[in-house]
Amino acid sequence: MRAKVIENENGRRVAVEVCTEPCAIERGMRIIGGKWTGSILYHLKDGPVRFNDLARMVGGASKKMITERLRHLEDHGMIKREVVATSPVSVEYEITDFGSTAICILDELRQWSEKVRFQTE
Amino acid sequence: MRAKVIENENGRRVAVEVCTEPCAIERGMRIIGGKWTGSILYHLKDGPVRFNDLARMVGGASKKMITERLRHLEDHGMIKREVVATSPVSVEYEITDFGSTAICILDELRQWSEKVRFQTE
DNA sequence: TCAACCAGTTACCTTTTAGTAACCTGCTAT
DNA sequence: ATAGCAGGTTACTAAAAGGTAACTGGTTGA
Repeated sequence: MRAKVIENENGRRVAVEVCTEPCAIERGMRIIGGKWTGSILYHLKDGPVRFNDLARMVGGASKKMITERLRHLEDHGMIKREVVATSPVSVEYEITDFGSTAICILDELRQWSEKVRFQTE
Repeated sequence: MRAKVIENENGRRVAVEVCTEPCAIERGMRIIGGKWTGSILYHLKDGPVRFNDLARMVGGASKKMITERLRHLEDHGMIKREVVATSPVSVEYEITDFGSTAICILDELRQWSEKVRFQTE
């Protein structure tokens, strides 16, 4: 991520220390940047939440989206799914230690967004 | 963003202080979370960069993508475009003060991604 | 018995995204 | 003259995303 462009001995402009295909920021965005992904993860920060409750909390996202994003977050080890033996059975999603390491990023993003909205509306 | 689910007087589960459609995190992601967007913005943090140089620096993104994302960032007031009277003319993209307020988020994301890669590879 | 809740799944369809490759005008150095 | 650079644009295509609505199968309370 310290990419820069210099001229070589032939006077041609070439990039050095270029971003290797998806760079760090791009890779990070592909983990927590998908539609609803960050929002869902953020809603788990204070403790386990059940599937339908999550769907109720994240306005605008369909159950299908919620399911997809939860699987994605699970695949990346950021949350864990646990079936609770209530009846009818309920399913709780809980953030993992690793997942928690992303919360500070999301929290900064949230603060920034709220400030932006305040400035522009 | 303090959404929670409670039971009402009829024993029904309802969400209170629900996320209004795209919540803060979702809105933020739609500004800086698009493919290549964060990466491009981040590459402007140390000073103005010319179009083709940017294309050289951000590996994997086509010129079309670069153009689109630059327009998007410009529309959101995060960068400004300036034509420099060299010959042939060059075009420089420079981060604005507002754009700079997002850099810390991207920098945290970058650090996080690099740590993740270190842990998992 | 009926409706509602649980946690999803499925089918279907439309829209969006993203990539390639060619092309453009104007300029300059060989 | 012709090849290269600058900063893009255009057309075409393939793939992915994302939304709706219906449906599942088991459970439970009225």
